[in-house]
Amino acid sequence: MRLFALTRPPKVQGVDHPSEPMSKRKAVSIKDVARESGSSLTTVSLVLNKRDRRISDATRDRVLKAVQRLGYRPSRLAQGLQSQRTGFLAILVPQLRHAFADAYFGEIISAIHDHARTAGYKVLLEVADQDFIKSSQHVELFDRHFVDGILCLGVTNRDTYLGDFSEYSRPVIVVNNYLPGEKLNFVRCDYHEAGRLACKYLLDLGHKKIGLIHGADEVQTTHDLRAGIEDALAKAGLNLPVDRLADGLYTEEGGAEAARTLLRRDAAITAIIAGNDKMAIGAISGLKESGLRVPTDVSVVGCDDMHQAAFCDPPLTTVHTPIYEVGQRACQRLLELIEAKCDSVEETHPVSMSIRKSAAVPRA
Amino acid sequence: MRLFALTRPPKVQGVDHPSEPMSKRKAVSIKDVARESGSSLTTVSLVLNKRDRRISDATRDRVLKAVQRLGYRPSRLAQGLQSQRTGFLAILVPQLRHAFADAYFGEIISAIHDHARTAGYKVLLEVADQDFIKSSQHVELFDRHFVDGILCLGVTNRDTYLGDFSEYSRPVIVVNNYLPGEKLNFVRCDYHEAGRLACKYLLDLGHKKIGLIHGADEVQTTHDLRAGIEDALAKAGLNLPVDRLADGLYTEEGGAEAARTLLRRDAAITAIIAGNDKMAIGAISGLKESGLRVPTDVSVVGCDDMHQAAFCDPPLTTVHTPIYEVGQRACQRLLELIEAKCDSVEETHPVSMSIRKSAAVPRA
DNA sequence: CTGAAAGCGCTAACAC
DNA sequence: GTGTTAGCGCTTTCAG
Repeated sequence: MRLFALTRPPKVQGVDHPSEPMSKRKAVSIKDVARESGSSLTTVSLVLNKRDRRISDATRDRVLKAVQRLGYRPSRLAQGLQSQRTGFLAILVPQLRHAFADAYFGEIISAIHDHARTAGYKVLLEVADQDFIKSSQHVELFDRHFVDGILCLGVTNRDTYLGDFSEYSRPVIVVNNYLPGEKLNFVRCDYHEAGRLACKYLLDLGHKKIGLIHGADEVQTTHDLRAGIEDALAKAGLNLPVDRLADGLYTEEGGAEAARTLLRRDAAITAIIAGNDKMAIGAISGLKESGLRVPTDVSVVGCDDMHQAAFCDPPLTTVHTPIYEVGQRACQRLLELIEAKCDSVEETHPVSMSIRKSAAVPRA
Repeated sequence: MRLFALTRPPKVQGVDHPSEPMSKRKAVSIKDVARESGSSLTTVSLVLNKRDRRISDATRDRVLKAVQRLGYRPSRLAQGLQSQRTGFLAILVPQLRHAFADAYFGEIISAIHDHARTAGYKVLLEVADQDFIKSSQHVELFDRHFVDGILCLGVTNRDTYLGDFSEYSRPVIVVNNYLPGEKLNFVRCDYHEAGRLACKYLLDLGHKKIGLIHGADEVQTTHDLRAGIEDALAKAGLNLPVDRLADGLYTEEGGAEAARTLLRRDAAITAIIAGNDKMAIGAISGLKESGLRVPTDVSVVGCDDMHQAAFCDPPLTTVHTPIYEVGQRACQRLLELIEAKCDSVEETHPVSMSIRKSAAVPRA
């Protein structure tokens, strides 16, 4: 099967170097363009950077023609050396099983990549694991002129390495999280509001005993979500006792286990909020396995509104957190920091309910 | 909540620039080290690159101390300009919904990243969509000295842009696929053998009517897998009629739909092979929804052996394709190509059966 | 309107 | 053993 010829028509090959491989494109520099167009380096550079309209149309034309003919493209390396800018951004993701195969991180990475590209930046991937930090590779990113700015994903309040960046004049931004009390740039969703909305939705349906499957304690959003839930409960004269809390480990399996734990502790629970959709979906399957119906016996509300949420059974009622937008925006604001268009970023985006079928009025 | 102070203890601040931000680390160059250590640029460079043992121990010591004291790290930009190497690799992934959130690509990307890091290379992410190719950004990767080599994921025989690379002397490698008839470097799994193994396993169990849920036609592995299945069938005096083929679109939903289609066309089918685990898992859920039991009524065999395969219900019997190893190996071989340690790569890795619970003897 | 020349930070011949 | 110097490819004063 050969649908097309990938290789180009062979070029005429010089006979003087018969042992050479097929003529490969050799790097063409600004010098070649200058020679070819019969002008100087300066002129070529000036034309290309549209720096100056002092160049005569005739000259510009000659230069551009030469550029075209030679297929010249300026070396980013050389430009970077000059400008002290690389045009690269780094995305730091935490170490976890297949960090790059996670839907949550994947969506943010896509968002960042998409925005970076439209702005002419390239994106570098780094896993911020122990090794990486210990060998100071995170600060090397700046010191060795690898990147102009860094986006940190999946940040926890254990990530002390973030402090190292404060010595640098290049910007760093935390994506969809923040560290209270620290002056770090961030763009995030409002997880406090997410908790409040989810809880209020369930309260309005008539639920009184609500459990929470939460994420890791060292992640600030875990606390925000819980605080939002407690606020909503308090307003209704209720509270969230510790035996209605279970850690779902951010995974489906963990969510399933946590749901069973919650109902084992207190069979009167009629609704569960999960810190993310993965755990919510896990919870649903865990409840089903225990012979409980969702939402007839127990309502489940997630948080994320990931793609899968609409396709599970029952379709998941969840809090929509605009993470794609947050990712894009984080990238955009980082570029503003890089280009000195602003000097700090603290942005919190609103969330909303995505109402589907997994939550309903409580059983009688 | 403030578990630790991220910001460093404030430095003593000069009073002469009261409006300046806190003293930031300013770039330290090789010159500074030379001055600080009272030696020349060359000496510093020589010491750092361990190029020469001609340097006296005393001098080396002085230089290294200065490096330490100043926290000097060589600029990769300048080094690159000199060496014409950037130390970057690009990963080209196809455009698909959240390319970075796909478990298959995610695993390969992780593998590449992990190997690249141990070898001192950094990894750049690019989505090879229409825009990207049309604006020639793929060739810019080389022309503008962005990267030393490129790894292509999710390649199809429609990807004519691969031909553009043949003009360049920098290496490109196709990961877990290949284009027959083209001389492109590749590292891949043996999908022909995968098909053969899966089919033989089912034949040995006693199945005679076997359906195939396949992936996209423009992907070579689709053809290989099918050919492997047909080989195994032929050896048993059987064949694969077209009505036992259905496209599963590489998704769960597609797999579910395809499974139902196959059984609607021919209710006598007792086993289904799917081109990947996603479709296999979809097929299982599609069959279940149709009231069929897996494997009692219909056996299902996948291909990939992704993490999830062990955790679905029933646990998926599948062909284990060592994609993490393939990713690592592809990166490793690409580096060899870059470093001119070899000049072409064509590697096919063996696969094996991962036997779990989704396939059994056919119903009576 | 255009060109010569300095310099970005580094490496490597080549001299001393 | 160590320093001087040229040059990687580009941008940008500064002359003309």
